[in-house]
Amino acid sequence: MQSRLGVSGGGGMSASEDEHEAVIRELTRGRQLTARLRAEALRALRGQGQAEATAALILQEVSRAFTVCLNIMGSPASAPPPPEMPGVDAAAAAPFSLAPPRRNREDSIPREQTVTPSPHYDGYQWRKYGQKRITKTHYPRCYYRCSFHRERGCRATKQVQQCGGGDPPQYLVMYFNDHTCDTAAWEPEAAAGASAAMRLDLPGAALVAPRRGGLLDERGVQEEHERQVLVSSLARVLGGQQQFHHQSTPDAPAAAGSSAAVAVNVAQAAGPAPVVDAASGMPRLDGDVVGLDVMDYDDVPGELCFGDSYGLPGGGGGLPF
DNA sequence: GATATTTGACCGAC
DNA sequence: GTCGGTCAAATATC
Repeated sequence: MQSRLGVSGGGGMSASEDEHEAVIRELTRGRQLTARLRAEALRALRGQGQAEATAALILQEVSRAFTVCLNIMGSPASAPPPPEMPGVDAAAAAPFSLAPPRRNREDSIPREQTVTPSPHYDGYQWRKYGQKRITKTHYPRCYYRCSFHRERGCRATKQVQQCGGGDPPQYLVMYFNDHTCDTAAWEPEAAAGASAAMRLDLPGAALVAPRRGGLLDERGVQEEHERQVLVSSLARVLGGQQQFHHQSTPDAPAAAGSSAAVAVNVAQAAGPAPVVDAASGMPRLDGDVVGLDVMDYDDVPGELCFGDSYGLPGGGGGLPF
C-alpha cells in the first residue's frame, strides 16, 4: 500500500517524507489516546445504558478514523496495535474473566479487542463458523471469519462473546489477523470510497451488503442508521473541536485535526448533518430527529448475537452444550 | 440450488 | 486430561 504523500514526495529523504513520518506518528498517538479515552469513558458511564452505548460507539468511530488514516498513510502502525489491548476497558472486561487465548501461536493473539453493545457491524462482513461454550463464563463465544476467507484467502477472524447481561448487553469482540481481502486491489481513492460507502450506505455499499434478507437485513439496516447518525454527530463534534484546537494551540500536533477532517468529510458525504440541540450545542441523537431511536435496545433481542437456539433469556431452549 | 448457520466432533496447545 | 479453536455434515433460509 502506498501513501499519497509518499507517492508525491519524489526521490530521496525529503521534507515531505519527514512530514509523512510526523503525520503517522501523530495519528498513532491519536489512536492510542482515543483508546485511553474510550476506556475512561466506558468506566465513567458504566451502567448508564444509552449514554454508555453511545460513547462506546462514537469513540469506536474515532479510533477507526485514525486507523483508516494510518492505512491511507501506509503506516506499519495501521497493522496490529500494541498488545495492551488499547480498545479495551480492562475494568469492563475483567469481571467476565476472559483469559487471553491459551494457544501461543501468533494467530491467537488478538490484534484488536473491544467491548461494544453492537458487535456485528464493524465495516466488514463476517461468516460464523463456530460457537463454543467457554468454561467459567455465562455466555458462549461465537467465531467468525471474513466472508472473503475462501475466495480471497482473507485470514481475518473475530470472536464475539457477550460479557454482561446489562441493558444494553455488552459484547467483547476480539479481532485476529489482518484483512487481506481488500488490500490486493487497494487504491487509496477507491478503497477510501469503498470504505466510506460500505459504512455509510453510499453507492457501492451493495457490494458488501448482506445477501440474505429477513432478520439479518433488518438488523444491518438498523445498525447502519445508527452508525450514520453517530458518525455524523461525531464529525460535528470533532469539527468544532478542530476549530477550537487550532485557535488555542496552533502548534499542537495535527493528528486530531487530520482525523476530524476525515471524519467531517465522511460525514458530509453521508448526507445531512443531524439537528444540533440549541441548548447544549451538541447533536441530537434522539429518534425524533432522524426517525430512529439510536439506542432503542428494547427492540434488539438479547440473542442478537447468539441466535434463538442458545437459550438466552427470551430465546427458549437450553444451551447446545 | 446457493449460501449461511448450527452444532457435534476432532485436533492441537497447555 | 482439559480447554479452546476449527472443521464439516446437517439444517435453515432465500
